[in-house]
Amino acid sequence: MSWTEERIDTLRKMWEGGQTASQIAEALGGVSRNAVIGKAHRLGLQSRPSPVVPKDAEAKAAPVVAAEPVAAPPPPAPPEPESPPPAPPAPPVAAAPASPPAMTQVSAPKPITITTPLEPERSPESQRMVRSVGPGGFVRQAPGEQQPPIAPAPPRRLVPAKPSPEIAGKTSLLDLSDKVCKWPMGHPGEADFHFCGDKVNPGFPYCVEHCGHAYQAQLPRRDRRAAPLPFGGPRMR
DNA sequence: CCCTGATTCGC
DNA sequence: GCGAATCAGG
Repeated sequence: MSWTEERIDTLRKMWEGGQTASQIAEALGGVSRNAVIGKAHRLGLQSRPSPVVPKDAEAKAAPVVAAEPVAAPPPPAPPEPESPPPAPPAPPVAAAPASPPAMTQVSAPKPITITTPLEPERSPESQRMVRSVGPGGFVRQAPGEQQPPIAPAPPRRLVPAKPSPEIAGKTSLLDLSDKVCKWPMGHPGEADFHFCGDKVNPGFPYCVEHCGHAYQAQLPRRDRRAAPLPFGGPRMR
């Protein structure tokens, strides 16, 4: 199988739609999920959160400041005129969640704004506590006070809303499974593009009727009508 | 075990 | 360019 325009288009749409490589491979047919992943990368499609972290998860941003017992640090090299100096470490209170959001894109982390009763129910003690505000506008922590929970990460990605008037009731990409015919109806990118969705001819990705389109034995002309098709389909045209 | 995506590397 | 093999986390 080759990567035709259409197949690439389908791949791209499904990939961006959040379908897994396996699902895409199955929908396309004739390719492995590895092929799909490989192609997706070659197309420059955006990486998805992989279960596998590349190697060392960066880090070593903040802690450098603290420990430097004896050894005098070498004199700072004269900064290159061209390059901006490294950003200073965050002020103590805005205190860095242990791991910076590795995820790129989607939503920039909002700066934490301090609304006094962050959660009314929790810890009535702290409401009474006097907080002083530092020069930078950050709130000083009382001794022993625990760092408030960091804001939960925003939803990672938005899945394009699938239900559209044109597609209502149709078999969309998200409805594909081993059980239903994956024969495409229309073309990817069109508003009403969908899949056949009938019950598959067992062992095939398509229903019996579409197997008739997909698998056409090349036979000698004189035998065209007689020979039974390998998949047991109804008839040919 | 299954799943996932990333990467490598021979073709 | 392609994708199987391999890796590594969930």
